[in-house]
Amino acid sequence: MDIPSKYNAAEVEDKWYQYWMENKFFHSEPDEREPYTIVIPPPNVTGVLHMGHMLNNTIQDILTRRARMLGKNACWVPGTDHASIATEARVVNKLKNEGISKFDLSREEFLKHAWEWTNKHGGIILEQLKKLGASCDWDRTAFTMDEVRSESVIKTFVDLHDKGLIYRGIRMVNWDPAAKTALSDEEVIFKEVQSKLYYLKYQIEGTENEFVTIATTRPETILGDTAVCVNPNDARFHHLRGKRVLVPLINRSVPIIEDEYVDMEFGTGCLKITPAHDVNDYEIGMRFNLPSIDIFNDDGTLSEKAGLYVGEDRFAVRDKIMIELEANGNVDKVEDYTNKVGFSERTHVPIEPKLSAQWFLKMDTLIKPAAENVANDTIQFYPPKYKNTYRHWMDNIKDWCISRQLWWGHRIPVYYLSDGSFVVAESDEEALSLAQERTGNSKLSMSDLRQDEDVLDTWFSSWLWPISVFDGICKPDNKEINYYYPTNDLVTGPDIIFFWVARMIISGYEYRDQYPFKNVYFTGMVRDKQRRKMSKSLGNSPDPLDLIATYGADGVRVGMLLCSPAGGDLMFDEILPQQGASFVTKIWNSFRLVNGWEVDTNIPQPEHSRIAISWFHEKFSQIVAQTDDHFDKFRISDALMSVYTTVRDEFSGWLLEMVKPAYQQPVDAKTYEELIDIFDEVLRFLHPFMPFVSEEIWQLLKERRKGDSIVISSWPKSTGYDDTLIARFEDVKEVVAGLRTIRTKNNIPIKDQLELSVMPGDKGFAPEFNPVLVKMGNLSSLNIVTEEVKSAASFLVKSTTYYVPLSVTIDVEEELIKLNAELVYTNGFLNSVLKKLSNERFVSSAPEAIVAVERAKQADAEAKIKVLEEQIAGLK
RNA sequence: GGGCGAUUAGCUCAGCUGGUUCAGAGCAUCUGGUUUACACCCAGAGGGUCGGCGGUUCGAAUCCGUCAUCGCCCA
Repeated sequence: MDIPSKYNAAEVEDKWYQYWMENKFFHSEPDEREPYTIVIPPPNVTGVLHMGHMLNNTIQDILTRRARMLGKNACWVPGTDHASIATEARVVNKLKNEGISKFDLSREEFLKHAWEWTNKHGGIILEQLKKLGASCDWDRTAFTMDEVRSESVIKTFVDLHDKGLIYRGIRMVNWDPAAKTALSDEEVIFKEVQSKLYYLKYQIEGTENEFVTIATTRPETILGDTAVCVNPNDARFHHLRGKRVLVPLINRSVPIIEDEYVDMEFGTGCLKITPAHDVNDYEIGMRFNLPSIDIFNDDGTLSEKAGLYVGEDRFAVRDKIMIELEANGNVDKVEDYTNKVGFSERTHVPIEPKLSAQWFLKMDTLIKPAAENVANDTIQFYPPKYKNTYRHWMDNIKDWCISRQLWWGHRIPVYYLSDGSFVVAESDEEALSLAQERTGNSKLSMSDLRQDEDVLDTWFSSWLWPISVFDGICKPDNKEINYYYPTNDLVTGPDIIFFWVARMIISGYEYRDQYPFKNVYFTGMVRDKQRRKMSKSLGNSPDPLDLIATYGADGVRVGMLLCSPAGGDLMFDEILPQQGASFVTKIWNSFRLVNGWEVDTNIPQPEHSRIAISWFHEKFSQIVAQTDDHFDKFRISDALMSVYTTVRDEFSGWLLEMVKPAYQQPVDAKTYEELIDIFDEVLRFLHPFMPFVSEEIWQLLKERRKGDSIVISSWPKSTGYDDTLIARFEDVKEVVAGLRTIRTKNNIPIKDQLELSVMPGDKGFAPEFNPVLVKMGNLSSLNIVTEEVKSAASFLVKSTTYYVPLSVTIDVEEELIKLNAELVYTNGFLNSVLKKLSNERFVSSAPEAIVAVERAKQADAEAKIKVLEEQIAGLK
């Protein structure tokens, strides 16, 4: 068969992906087989593929492809989420560039733009995943805002509300002044910032010149102060009990209160209290019944209530107010200070703690089964350390703020009546009839109802994902949800353990009374060589599609995984996909070698080939068993490593070299056929990791039926293996290595034949492999001797001595040095063993097997010492 | 400040229930090799008091304590 000498990844990959799609190999329908299900962590609908996705989806694809080859009905469900804040921000930005303000548009008009944007940019990422080789069931592609998913979300909201778990409350929330929405605690990122600690003097009411000094990082918030607080144990302030102070500039009189919350050591020990703009102050405010003065507008500018700087930005005001305070004599000092400030995960602006009315989901009882079933390992985390993180979150659970002041998302199905009361319903019609019922007023019309303007947190739709992709919320007893749920594995990053993983587990138990997935595999973060996160602003992230174009999808997949332990970060470097691509070439060349052989049906199978093939069967069976074990433990990179070394070393390096016919000689038919079968098996072993090159060669290897594919072939099965045989062959490899060393040292070309004499010891000689040894060592003869061979280069394998007679004189000095060094080492080793064995307590308390091993070590060492001593004596 | 985790070769990491799979892998480095599938390759080599100190044990990279350094999460 004529095949190109260079493998063309791009061409091959496009060809086979198309073939797989045409033949619907990735599509799954419920049947009698065992299901294997993965749901994709839905990427943002308008996002593009980044390195994290590459790693994550490569792992999912490997798991899915292997499961499919194990005969399971594999179903990997793809999809995207609507990413409320991120998408809305991008649409707002786009409109802004066109000179349109979101606030000039109606909700409907805005949503039209948002859908346009989504339809235009949405799903690009899914197309990119195809380039990677992802074997998703594309017919099932879901979107968190499509019909089924939206219905599921609304239904869930109504259900939870009816169960009394959703409530409206005024709370201090994390306000994002750029997006003008509340955020959940999980969406706030705390960062250390260099700021200042301002010491401000508040005049004591009724005095001329008496002040207390407070320390604050946010002088602009003094306009909202409603108290000054000290620790009741702080004697420095006892004289101020019952007094009041005047807030600078506005001269508001506020009380001095005492609360143990105040840290006496920090600042001046005197704290200003701004209940509307600080969580802790808010709590103190509640205790002391203080008024809350909200001095900020939703966009972070100062409100009418501030009295000063109305309409100006909070940070501009910080500078301005300091100048004024200085002029007014209220500034004691300013110090440099490092503190942690919360930033919006999406818009990156500092969060403003703000009191507002939001919808909350009560979590305390809801989480119980979710907490228990991770604690008791019903659901397993890989690596398991994340169990602790999870438990800690569960133990400190707070109610979930699920409303967002946005338009892009699922609109909250709450309908207010004119009297301020509300009904919750899945549709306008239902809401109306409910409202009519409630009020007893059958004349009530839709125009009397006003639906809540806000939408739900995106995670409030993705937490249903494993259920809603099978329509299990709306149709809880449908065939698909019953078949595919619970799913098997979830592959995701630890950064969304609370956002998503925990909440899916919660909803799984609430709505299916069952876990959503059995295993959670947490991937690490992809970083650059210098351990920096990959980010757009640093520009240190390669474009995944460029990488695929350069190294091929197989190469990139292998490169990503070679060095990616579960949960451990991956330091990405372009040498990784390069190594992957080289590996692809290696396999390709192995195929070219075999493919190029001429087959002669008339020659018998040489003994060395027969032995080599039977050895490989054992070895391969062992490696498959080890690899299966790696998979069971989710050690995906270890699994890949065993595939990698097997193909490179055992298959290409040993097996092919052993059965390879002499130059321009044909191969016997038996060997060829057996080898093709082995190659077939090796390719199937490779396929989950490198789907494309394995398919290409698999198709070229044999005549295949139309519509056949390695995708639907079977994963190699370990059928047990002979440890002893494998170990004895390892000795043979060592002998071959010894011969190679002799050749190198003595400049003997490979094509020159060697004579080999063997003086067998107890171990280190496996005569059944002699034909292999003859071939691999290129020996002209192999004889067994009982005495040392003079003027020969020699080496030891265990207690067997191998001699290669040489015409050139060997360097006696050097040989003696080498032998003596080995003798010293072996004697030392023997001593340590003897020391152990002479220790009565060891012999009596260690398990018998361990003692036996030590005795075997002793015997081996003694045998080796004997041989060494003989050799040394012979040389002298 | 609270919690979790890590520290093993130059780098990235394995190392399970304490003992022959115990000091390992891949990469990197060094040496040698190219007419006979593959230099995107092959054959070899070097490199580590397993973070420090104590303890338990016949025996510790492994278990316990403690200190140091780093990372992550939460406040």
